Amino acid sequence: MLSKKTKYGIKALTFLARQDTHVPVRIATISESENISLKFLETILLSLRKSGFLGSKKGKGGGYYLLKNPKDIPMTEVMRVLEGPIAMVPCVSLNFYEKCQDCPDEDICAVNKIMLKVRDSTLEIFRNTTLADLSN
Amino acid sequence: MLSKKTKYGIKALTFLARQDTHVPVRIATISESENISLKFLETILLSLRKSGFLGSKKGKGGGYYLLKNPKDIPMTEVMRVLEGPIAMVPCVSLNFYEKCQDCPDEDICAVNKIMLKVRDSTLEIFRNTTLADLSN
DNA sequence: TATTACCCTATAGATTTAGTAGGGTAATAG
DNA sequence: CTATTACCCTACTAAATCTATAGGGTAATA
Repeated sequence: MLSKKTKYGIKALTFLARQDTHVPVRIATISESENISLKFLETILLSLRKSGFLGSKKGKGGGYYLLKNPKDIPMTEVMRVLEGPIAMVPCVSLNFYEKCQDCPDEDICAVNKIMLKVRDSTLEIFRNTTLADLSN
Repeated sequence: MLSKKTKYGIKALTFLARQDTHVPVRIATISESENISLKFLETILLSLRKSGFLGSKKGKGGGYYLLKNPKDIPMTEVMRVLEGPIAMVPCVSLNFYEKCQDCPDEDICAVNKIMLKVRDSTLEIFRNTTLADLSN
């Protein structure tokens, strides 16, 4: 299951993608439009800024804005920052790989086998979908 | 992320799929072979029996066994019983559908849009993979 | 009749999730 | 200069979920 953090994060990003670039949008504006708790959204946008997706401006007329063109932001990047691994098990994760404690040989593991397929197909979708695709 | 319950459940099912049908296998045997806590596995196998995948036999020479031919058990069924919804958000789930509280219109929701694609591709893999495919 | 091995309920520690609380600080408008 | 705006940051917490463990009960078999 997708966490609310990721869900809200994607919603906020697409909201920003629909605005003119570099025009700051207040957290409160996004919060109200998308029905997201203001304080929770605050921490989400903060993490998106720290990971390089967003810029921010303080004071009156301030807010958050996208740093890149939406069509240059693939969903793989968004998902990895917000949700973490795309794979359903760590042993098939590209960016968050971890060996299973119980499994002596990944090559003959049934779970590994099928989850690798799932990861590949999911990854292909996220790779070929950008923020621009979602904001239309 | 896949729960350990699902992971262990799949491992146990594939283990049973490799045996001759209707030959009971002790929980302890599976537990030792697959490095799964015996007590935890017990509850998992119990739920698999209750959902119609497994039969069981008590007493000496007893254990669990598959009720159907592995090639007639698609992974969609296994996943839904063990893990629950296949979709990453309830609003795109076929069997566990739920409307989002925050989202006024699913048709224009960015999250809904992309997660629908992910669900479709994941579903296709699970539909076309049976327990027999995993146990080879 | 002793043993085996599944059956069942309850509980509990650890972790993650989904926020909330409460103030701090930089920037801007006037 | 100063009041206001709106982001910045840390810490905390209630609730849910996960991952088991505990402790026996019962049916079947040899």
